[in-house]
Amino acid sequence: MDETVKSAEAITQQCLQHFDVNWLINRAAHGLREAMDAEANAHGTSIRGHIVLTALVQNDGRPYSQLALGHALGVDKTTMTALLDKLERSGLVVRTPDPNDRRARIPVITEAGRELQAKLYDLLKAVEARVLDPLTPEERETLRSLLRKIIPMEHVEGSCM
Amino acid sequence: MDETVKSAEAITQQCLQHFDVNWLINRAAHGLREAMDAEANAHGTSIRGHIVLTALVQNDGRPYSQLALGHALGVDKTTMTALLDKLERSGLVVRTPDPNDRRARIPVITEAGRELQAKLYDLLKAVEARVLDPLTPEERETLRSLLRKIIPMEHVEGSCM
DNA sequence: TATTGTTATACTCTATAACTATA
DNA sequence: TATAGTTATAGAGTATAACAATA
Repeated sequence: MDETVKSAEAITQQCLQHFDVNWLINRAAHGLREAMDAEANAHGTSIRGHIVLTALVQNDGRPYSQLALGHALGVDKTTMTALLDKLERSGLVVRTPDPNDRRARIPVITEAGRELQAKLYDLLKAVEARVLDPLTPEERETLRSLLRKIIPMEHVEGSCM
Repeated sequence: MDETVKSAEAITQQCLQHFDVNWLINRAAHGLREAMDAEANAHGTSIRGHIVLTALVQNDGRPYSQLALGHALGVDKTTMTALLDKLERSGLVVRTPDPNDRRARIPVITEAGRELQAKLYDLLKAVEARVLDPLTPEERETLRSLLRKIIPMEHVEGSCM
């Protein structure tokens, strides 16, 4: 039991007391996000990659240009380019030319991408369930409800990444 | 009402439904952190700067070396160097030599640092209160309690930044 | 002229390794 | 030989500006 360790705990306690909601919520958010990202990394992609794949799956019938997809997910077009570069290198997505506009390219999910999305979807749900395991179903619903109340409404249409 | 905007909302809804806790908690965490950081930025520092100042104020009697301070706050020594560089440039902290170890330096908060810490402490509490305004006092306590339950315990002694 | 997508550039954060001066 | 602190460097993430092809 050296002094430094005791003080480290003391400072953590202070963080916890003084700005506790900020500290707690960022800790919890970081923990959940890291756990899910680790699962995605283990399968060769990331949470952000999975979000893009999910958007492509769910909008299968209506093809998105890169710009529209970026706008829908709330990210810059240069960020979208970087995300799609990775997904394309992994063979999860291919960029196809837009027949109506030769400037534009339509990202299309591949069969491999579709399979990974489905598998990862279940795995990420399981990670979320594991992290939330200490809460009862009622408590989880309460948490969701409380969080919704404090999310600034003007941002809800913005980024989901 | 163009198609793209409708789809953006649809995708946000999907994020909200499918991984809602991850999405909600990271949204809420980001919102709170950004609001507090904006306040700190407006006064020439950051949340992380304020945390360092707060640690220095609260451990006034027991001087920390940079390494011990970094350990206590859960950050790397190189990160600590960068944080202290900014605080020292702003005149909020001075590095003094450790009389017992000429390799070590003791960061000491200045009078200006002390004043800023106190002012910012109140301002950040006000920001937190403003963000949490939609919640009743009971709901805030419930939120704290639920968040504590899902924070991985092995990390609680770690970083508070 | 304006727009899609890419590239180049820059800025922040973060972490590792190399270095110095002590111990 | 090990440790405190700095610096150099490199990697991710993010944003702006310049550019090529097309509208």
